Amino acid sequence: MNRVGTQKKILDAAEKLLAHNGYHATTLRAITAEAGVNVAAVNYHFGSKEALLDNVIERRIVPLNSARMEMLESVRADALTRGRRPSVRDLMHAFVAPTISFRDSGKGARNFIALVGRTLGEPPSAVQHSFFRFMEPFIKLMLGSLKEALPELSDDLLLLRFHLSVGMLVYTIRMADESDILGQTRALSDIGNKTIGKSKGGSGVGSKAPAKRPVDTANTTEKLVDEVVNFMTAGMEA
Amino acid sequence: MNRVGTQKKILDAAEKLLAHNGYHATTLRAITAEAGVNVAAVNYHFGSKEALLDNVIERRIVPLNSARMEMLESVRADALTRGRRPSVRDLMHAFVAPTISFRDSGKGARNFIALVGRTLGEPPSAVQHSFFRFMEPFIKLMLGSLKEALPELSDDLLLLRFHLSVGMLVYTIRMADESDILGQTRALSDIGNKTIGKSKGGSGVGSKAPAKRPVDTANTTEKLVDEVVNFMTAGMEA
DNA sequence: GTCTATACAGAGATAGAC
DNA sequence: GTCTATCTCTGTATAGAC
Repeated sequence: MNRVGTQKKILDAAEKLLAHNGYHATTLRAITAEAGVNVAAVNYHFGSKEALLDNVIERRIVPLNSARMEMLESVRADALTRGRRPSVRDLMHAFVAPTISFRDSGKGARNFIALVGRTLGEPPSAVQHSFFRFMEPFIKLMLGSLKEALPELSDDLLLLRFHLSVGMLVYTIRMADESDILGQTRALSDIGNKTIGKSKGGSGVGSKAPAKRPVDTANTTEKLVDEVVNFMTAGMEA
Repeated sequence: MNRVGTQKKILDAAEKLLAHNGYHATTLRAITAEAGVNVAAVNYHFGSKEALLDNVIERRIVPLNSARMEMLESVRADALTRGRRPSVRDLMHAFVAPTISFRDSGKGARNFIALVGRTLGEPPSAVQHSFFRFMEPFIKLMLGSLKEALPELSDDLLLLRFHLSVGMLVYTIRMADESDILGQTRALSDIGNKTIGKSKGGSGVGSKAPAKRPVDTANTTEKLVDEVVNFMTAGMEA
């Protein structure tokens, strides 16, 4: 077996299992069994379980960040040719759209996004460091652009609001998770707003409760992006 | 040792260690050593490590939820006496203020909030279930009130925006964490906006970079609450 | 070089002595 | 109620087969 082949098998298996169960709940033995390799292969090829996680993330985050960076630079270039500064809305869109589009671009990507949503809130925190190391150029350019678009905001306030936006986006992509928090509050809201049902469905049969419908996939990817961008833009400009 | 005394010692030790290291990185042996009891005491008194986590959370979440519920009902009552509906701002304030105030109300509380911020994104997901079970009455009343305040919004959109707000708040309270993500982007922003420094500090000496200042504690608790509420309100009403 | 088999320390859990 | 002994399973390290 050649080197890259084995590594890819391990990475794929790890991405899948880590996304579903989180870091600590996923054992190396489960990963290596799924990949069809020996237990020691992980330590041989990657050095440690944590280094494996790092490699899983790196493999996807690089192209994702390229997409974000491209869109941000495109927004800036477009504004420049019109002799204007990019709008807050366009900037936030360059942040949100590539992320959510990437999430919805395939099963491996969706696994990966779920993994990121989990891992970011979970030790080992070294992952967070490497994660933000990859994002550094984008965040720098983003904050600089936002500062131009919102010159009246103090540095502290701009940074706080940007972080609130990051929190929103992290939470949004976590909606992809099957063990998600959304389903539970959806059930709650269906109970809480029991009077609304009548005006919605129209007359006649088939007015059953659409119980299992997840919040985000109820709309298309584009509509979700638009709604998140709407919220962020309003908050940034508040 | 009497029963409750031992349990309280274990709960205190667990809260402290879990908040700092997360669930899986904290061993029962470390907890029982800190509490000064035997390793088996946890399994005897609580049944399992996960059940211990559940008890740690329950002990704090009940009074916190009472505070939130009280403020929400107070807001609704106040509006009622004036013959009006509660504003979106007042509703979001009843959500945010007790949470952040509680976080800043003492060391144990701060530990707990850091713990919640960690645990919510981390398996075992059973914790999430019990967490939302406690929050259910509040969320139901909150969503109902928001629906009254924003009747033009569809159910889906209202729920999505409320979830984005929850994501923001979760992220906000995680700023309490010493291993937080904010410090890193603060450093980035200090680099990115290097031109601003001049207009800020004034002339002469002492214009060193205020490197270690965390984002949230730069302002008072009240200011942080106000800023988060501002952002949420703008987003909800977008 | 690539991989397997295996040993090892430390984890959570549990049964039973006290 | 408390503690000791012990069980299984984890991540990791290493020796050696191919």
